[in-house]
Amino acid sequence: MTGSSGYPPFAVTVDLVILSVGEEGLEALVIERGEEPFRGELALPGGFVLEDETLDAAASRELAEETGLRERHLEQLASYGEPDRDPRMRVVTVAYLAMTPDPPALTAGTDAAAASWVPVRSLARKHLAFDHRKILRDGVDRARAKLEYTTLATAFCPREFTIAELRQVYEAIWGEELDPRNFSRKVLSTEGFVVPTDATITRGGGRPARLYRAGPASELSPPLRRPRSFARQRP
Amino acid sequence: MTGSSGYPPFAVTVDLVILSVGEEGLEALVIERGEEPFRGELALPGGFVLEDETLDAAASRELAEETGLRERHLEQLASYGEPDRDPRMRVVTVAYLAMTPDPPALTAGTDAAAASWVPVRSLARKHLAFDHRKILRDGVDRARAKLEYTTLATAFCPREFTIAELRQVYEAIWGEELDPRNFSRKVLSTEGFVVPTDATITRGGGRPARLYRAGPASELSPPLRRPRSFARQRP
DNA sequence: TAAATAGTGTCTCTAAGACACTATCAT
DNA sequence: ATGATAGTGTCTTAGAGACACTATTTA
Repeated sequence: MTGSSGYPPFAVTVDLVILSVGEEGLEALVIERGEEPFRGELALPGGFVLEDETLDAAASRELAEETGLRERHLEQLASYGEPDRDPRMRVVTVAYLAMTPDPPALTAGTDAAAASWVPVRSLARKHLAFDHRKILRDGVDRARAKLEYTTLATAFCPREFTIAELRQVYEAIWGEELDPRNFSRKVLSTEGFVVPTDATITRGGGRPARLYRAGPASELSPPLRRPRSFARQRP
Repeated sequence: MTGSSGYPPFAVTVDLVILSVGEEGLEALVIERGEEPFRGELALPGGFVLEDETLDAAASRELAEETGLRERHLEQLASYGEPDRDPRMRVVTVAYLAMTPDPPALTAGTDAAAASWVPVRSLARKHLAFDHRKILRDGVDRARAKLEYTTLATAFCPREFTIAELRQVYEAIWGEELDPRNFSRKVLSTEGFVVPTDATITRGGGRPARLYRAGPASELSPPLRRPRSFARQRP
């Protein structure tokens, strides 16, 4: 125990890594900060946890406030608490990871003067406020890993989607091309991954594709393994 | 922003799920609390994060303080911040997961009047202070999952170990028997999982077993899959 | 010797990867 | 018709599971 009140006081915030798959591949929602510190720089959306609020509730509230998104998937990512990560005071932030179908229109909130979707590829080279670059990278890594052994990819798809669209989610996040035929076979043979509807849709010429919805399964067993791009030794 | 100082003050603690594999299978280190609240109840070891301390450093310090353990593996697990999880004040705890070879002797610290290793099986039915039951369960779930796709199991083994000992780690944590011969083949054929030494050891009759050390690999690819105990339909 | 544990070889089966082939649309 | 996209079938191969068999110790 230290100090008069028995413990050092902290501020606790939540920060959100919100991902979507758009024209430019995997994109993240970032805001341009309207206040010091880091005014004018890009940052992840987030804010203080309120007095009587659960961490999950704070994340959910920030997600709604800053984007007005209908919530598809929101999970805790990790916590970050370097003593100097915020120049104003000692702050521990609990990062959350959210996914949403094709980048929706944004209802910018008070803090988020300029929220926008930015391709993750281009963010990788840019500077972000605080330690948000690392948080973003951790979020993307988590998403990449979870595609392998969960049905998470459906969270990036609208309510009804084709197998090709689901595959494009994998391809955008993994940055690898997948064989459409083998992918289709794998998805359809994994019970509960997707459930077929009666509808089909034509996206622009070619045989119409059947539409599916997300199924009840949450884990993929056996997993859908990401292609390991090794230079295989050929003796 | 709320309040005069602009944000609600929190206490931040770290709590540790410290696992080991002993006589009774998977065991966790718990302390009997010497103070209110929950005096006399079992709890996970932990404590406040200090003014100028990283979260990782706080976890590392608590691990050393409460157990004197040499650190084999320590990773952040998740954060817990229900408003009422501590009756004294608003506390967010960042839980960490640690593994150590066979339950070592304990150097009880100030707070840890009675630290002891308790089989996880028996803890599953007991009450723990705060929300530590959930934290423990999350830690065990994480460990179970990570055995599949990482070399984490070696963190439960002493510096030199036999394949049979490594297998017993898997069996204790998964609660499933594995075929010794297939397990051996899998481990030895996964490059970098273990590296052989020249030494062998006889554990009590039978052919001597070769001793290995943990190898440089950290991920298992392809994974060592946990047997799914499904009641397979036999038509 | 028997019993115990370590370790190898081999067969089978599942599932992934490669890719030919068929199906159904727009033009 | 042609080209594009959707979807099926088939061959090959990697790797998991089952388990016979060999190796080396203690009792």
